[in-house]
Amino acid sequence: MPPAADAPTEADSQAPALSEQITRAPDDPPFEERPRASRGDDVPLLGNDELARILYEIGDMLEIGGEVPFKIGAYRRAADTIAHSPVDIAAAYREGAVPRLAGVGKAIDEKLAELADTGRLRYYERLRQDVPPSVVTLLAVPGLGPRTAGELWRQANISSLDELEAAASQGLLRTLRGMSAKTEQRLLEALSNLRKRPPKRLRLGIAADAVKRVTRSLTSERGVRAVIPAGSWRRRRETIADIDILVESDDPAAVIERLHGMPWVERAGSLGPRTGGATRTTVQMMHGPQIDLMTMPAGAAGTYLVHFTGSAEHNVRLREMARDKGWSLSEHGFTSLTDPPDKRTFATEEEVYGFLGLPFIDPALREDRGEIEAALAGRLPTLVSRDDLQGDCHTHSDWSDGHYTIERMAEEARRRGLRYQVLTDHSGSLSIARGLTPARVDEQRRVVGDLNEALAKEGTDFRLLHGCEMEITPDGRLDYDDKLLARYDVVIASLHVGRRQPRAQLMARYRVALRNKNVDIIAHPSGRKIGIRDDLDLDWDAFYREAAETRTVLEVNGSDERLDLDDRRARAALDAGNRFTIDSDAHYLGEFDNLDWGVAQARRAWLESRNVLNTLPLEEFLAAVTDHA
DNA sequence: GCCGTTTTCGGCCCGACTGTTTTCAGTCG
Repeated sequence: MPPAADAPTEADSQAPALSEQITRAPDDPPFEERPRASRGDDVPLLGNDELARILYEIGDMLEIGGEVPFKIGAYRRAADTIAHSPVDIAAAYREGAVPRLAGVGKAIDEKLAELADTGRLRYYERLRQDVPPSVVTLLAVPGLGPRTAGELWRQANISSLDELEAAASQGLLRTLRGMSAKTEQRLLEALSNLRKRPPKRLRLGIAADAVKRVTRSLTSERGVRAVIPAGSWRRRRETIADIDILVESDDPAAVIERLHGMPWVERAGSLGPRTGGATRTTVQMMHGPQIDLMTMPAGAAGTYLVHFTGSAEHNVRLREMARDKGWSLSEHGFTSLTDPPDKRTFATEEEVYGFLGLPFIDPALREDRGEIEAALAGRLPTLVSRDDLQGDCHTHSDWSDGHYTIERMAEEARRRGLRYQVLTDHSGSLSIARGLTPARVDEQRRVVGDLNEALAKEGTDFRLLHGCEMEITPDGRLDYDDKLLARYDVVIASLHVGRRQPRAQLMARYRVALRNKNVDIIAHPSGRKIGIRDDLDLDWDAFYREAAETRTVLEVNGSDERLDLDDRRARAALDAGNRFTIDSDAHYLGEFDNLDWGVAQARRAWLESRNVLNTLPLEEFLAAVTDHA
């Protein structure tokens, strides 16, 4: 979310709370009064995603229509703000309590009000009459941008992917200005790729494998001084589109040639300019993602790293700061705006940030969500790290739907340096996951007890805790009675069935768990699986509030297909005063890796170790996690 | 279209690569 201009300045807390960044300052005059409509009450409320999509589409249509770039950019900036806002924007408009939204001025404000009140936007509908929506779909073709889409539509009346394909294969496009037979071929290829392989984002675990392979291959090459994965992978976004690799080398052309020759390369992209030395290239990995490789001159890596790590929004802020100081910033370095221009390059990112008057900002924070303001105020968080974790509070065994014995999982947890592990097999009603009956629970407790005894005899201080992942049933009950629940060391509650219930019902179910004194942690609160299952429809603010009030801990589930809470929600929950655990939800030995992904999302949410209970030593952890109303 | 105590008007982030333009526009990240 783009930050507000009036970030707090008192050095009383680590970071400006998200709510502070978006709340209109008291002396900031409201936009002129607009009628607040009860007429809106029977109109379905548009979500932030829908509002943002409409604004993005307005941007696309304006661009196809040849509108001035800054107007187009204004709609997209406003769309970004809304897409990233933790506040339910349409609801806020209806209630007349509109937060300050960066990039939303008078004109877009009025359009948002109309959308909130009526669910429609006349301006948008007019535009759609001028520019058919199907023309916008042409933009999905890689290499085909808005200008060309507009020309195709105006000159050749092409307004859909099918029409584009037909025209290109009949050789009709080459008659248009700026088009050739080669362009037609390129478009046909792009269309075919688009149909074959819709752009798919990688889960972190899969991206990690690809990163490892590329890095290992290139590191051993001659003349390579460093190989550094950058881009959204380095920021550990929850999914990765393609993998950006930076290589520090004195001989970029040789590096590129070597990459093209790797056995795992399915298709090599551009070879760079025909004259002069190529500095970057793209390859398609066999059964894997696209790799974008950029080379950088030795000793000047700082600005390259910053530039190619991003995010784009963060970089924009840095370049604006540079310009305010009289410098232009690009990947190559700083160029002064004086005549003659002066040039500065730096070996490290620390020096680049330092030149702008900023402390080093961790890649996990580089999203323009207040990190620049926090850095300027000296209030960047000290982010939690994997080494801080002493325990894992969510793991399974073959007693329910895990795939390894209790003993084997515990051994693996210990091998990975954990001091304690909570075994949390599923409760009875989740029969698909072979949930435990009360009798089996007692039996399992004895097994855990025996194992701990054996570990103590060996003199190890690792401890296995007995817990369960307790199902919150569709009719709002907990699987086990309080007497049984009270005997567990730790109880985590979650919800796997009846996911489509209306919001009020889902909230009521969660409330049962939050208000039960035996429930310590809510596991994967949103219930999503990335790209597979949508989020539960919850009143999130109320959820965070009640969890904070009852001191029920919220999980950051590290499974790379869950990452739940996600970074934004965990940040909002942090601002609401919540406490967290970061867990693997391991069903296999290898899934203890999930702790890495969980920590990564927690860092993106600005969490510090003091916010995460399983960074505490065992006794303190147990005292803290069970300390609730 | 948005924004601002060095501006209510005049700015708005930057460069590589591609294709076909013989000097640059479009696309992408």
